Amino acid sequence: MNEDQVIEALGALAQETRLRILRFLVTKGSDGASAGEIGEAVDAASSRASFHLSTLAKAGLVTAERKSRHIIYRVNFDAMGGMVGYLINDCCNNHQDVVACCGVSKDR
Amino acid sequence: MNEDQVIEALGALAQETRLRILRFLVTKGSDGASAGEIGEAVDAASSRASFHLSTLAKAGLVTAERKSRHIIYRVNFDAMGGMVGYLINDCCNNHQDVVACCGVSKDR
DNA sequence: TCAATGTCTCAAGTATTGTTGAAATAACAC
DNA sequence: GTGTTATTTCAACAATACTTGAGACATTGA
Repeated sequence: MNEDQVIEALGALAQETRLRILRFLVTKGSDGASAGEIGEAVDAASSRASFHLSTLAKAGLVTAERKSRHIIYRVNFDAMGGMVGYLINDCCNNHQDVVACCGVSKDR
Repeated sequence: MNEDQVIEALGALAQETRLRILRFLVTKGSDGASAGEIGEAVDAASSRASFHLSTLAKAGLVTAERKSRHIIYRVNFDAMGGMVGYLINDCCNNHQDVVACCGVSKDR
C-alpha cells in the first residue's frame, strides 16, 4: 500500500457514517450486508448510504457484489490490515509504544 | 480513545502534508523538531506548516513545547497507538487478516 | 409487458478544509 | 528601549466534501 492509497483509506474512515458502516460490516463478516440493510443500520437515506459506500469501495476498504436485486458489501480485511500495517511499520517505524498500545507484539 | 477522537485522528493523518510531517517527526523521535525545521522538511511555508501542525496537535497526535524562540513538536506515540489499537481491536474485532497484515501477533 | 423493489446518479445547496500573504505575537540580543 | 528571528493568527479565496430529494437504472415476479 503506497502513501496515496493510505491517505485515501484514512480519509474514507475519518467520517462518522463511514466508520459506523465499516464497524457494522465487520460484525457481518463474510456474509456482508446489502446497501439497504446498511443504510438502515446507520440511519442514512439510500442516496446517502450509497455515497458513503462508494467512497469506502473506492478506497478499497469494502467490496461490492450484486446478488439479484441487492448489492452485498463486505469489509476488505486485507485493505484494513494494509492500512494499519502502514501506520505501524512505515509510518511509526514499529515504535514500541505504538505496538504496545495495540495489545500486540511484533513477531518479526 | 473514543469514536470522535479516532475520527479526528484519522482525519488529521488523511492529508499529504500532515502525513509527511508525522513521518518526519517519527524519524526525530524524542528530540522532536522545530516548526521551522518541519516546514522546511515538508516544503511548506511557515503559515501552512503552522496550520497543519496545529491540526495534528488538536488531534493529539503531536505535542508542542516552547524552547526559547522555537516550538518543538514531537510525535505522541501513545495517541498513534491508541488510534491503531482502536482500528484493530474495536473496529475490526481483532480479525486475524488485519492482525496478520501488520506483521504482529496478538498476545492476549 | 408492467409494476414493484433495490440501488445509484445527478444537481443544488451548504459546510468544511486547504492555501496564501500580510500582520500580530513572543522571545531574545544588543 | 530597538531590531531580529520564530511562529502563529487572520482574512480572503479556492477547492472538496456532505446532505438532500428527484429521477434513472437494473432486477425480479406477475
